[in-house]
Amino acid sequence: MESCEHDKRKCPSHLSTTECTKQLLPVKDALDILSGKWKLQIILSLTFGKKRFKQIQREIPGLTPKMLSKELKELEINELASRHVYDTLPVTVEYELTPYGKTLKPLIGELHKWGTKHRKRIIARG
Amino acid sequence: MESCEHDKRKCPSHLSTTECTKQLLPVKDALDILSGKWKLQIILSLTFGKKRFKQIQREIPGLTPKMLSKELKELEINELASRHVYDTLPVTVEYELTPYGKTLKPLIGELHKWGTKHRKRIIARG
DNA sequence: GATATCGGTATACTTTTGGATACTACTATG
DNA sequence: CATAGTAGTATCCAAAAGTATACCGATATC
Repeated sequence: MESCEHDKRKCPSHLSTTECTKQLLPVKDALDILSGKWKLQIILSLTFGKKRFKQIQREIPGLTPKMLSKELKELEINELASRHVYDTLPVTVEYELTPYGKTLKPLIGELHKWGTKHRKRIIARG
Repeated sequence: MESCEHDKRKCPSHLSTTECTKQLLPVKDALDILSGKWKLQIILSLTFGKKRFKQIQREIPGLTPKMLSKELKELEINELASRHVYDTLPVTVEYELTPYGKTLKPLIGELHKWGTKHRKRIIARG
């Protein structure tokens, strides 16, 4: 009962295990630099335009300076955001999305779209 | 609260802080149930069709049964996936996306698309 | 003179995540 | 009889993520 039958049940979409794993690789790579509680929120904030450190922190409730600092460094390392220091007093530091970071806009757009529907759903249910 | 000048610098895209925060809410809600290392990978795996526990584990390298079990429970709680037990020997358990879970497909699609480009980029750079 | 703002850092802590290994009861295969 | 696969759970531990709070030197504001 379980031999040929069985294999079909294991991967009903006619993809083999290794093919499925291969499909997962790009998603894993993306998640490696995007996952976590704050990164995509910060990126969304920056899609509205360049922002200063405290301004980002003010916009994202619960985000501590320590986490923001850490996340911004990682975004810089991955070339998604850039940091600009201006010689004012007190010093002005602005962050903005790099052109590469801007390629995330469609993804962020989908996330926002799905999130909006999901939010309605969970609010409706309490 | 503060001067006009100041407000412009703080939010260059003419969105106020509270407006930015409001835009962030749906994204935060989405991330609450999707963020983490495994959840979106599991969902992607299930977009190919219903899968059994061990099959999912086999497809996602590094995923331990403990984590998979935990993540699947959370997906169930959030009504993104469903669990079906069949009375075979040994027992057969299948997981599949709920209709609500399937609404994530466009998002997963964008993630896969961006991830594919990103993967090329990081492989090219070593 | 006290307070607030700027862009962070320092320290200490808790929670979550992840990892390794072993184990269950049962069956099918070799 | 030994091994492997089924769907997980149990235990212990390490590492990462996140939280809370305080602090810095500067300047601008009340």
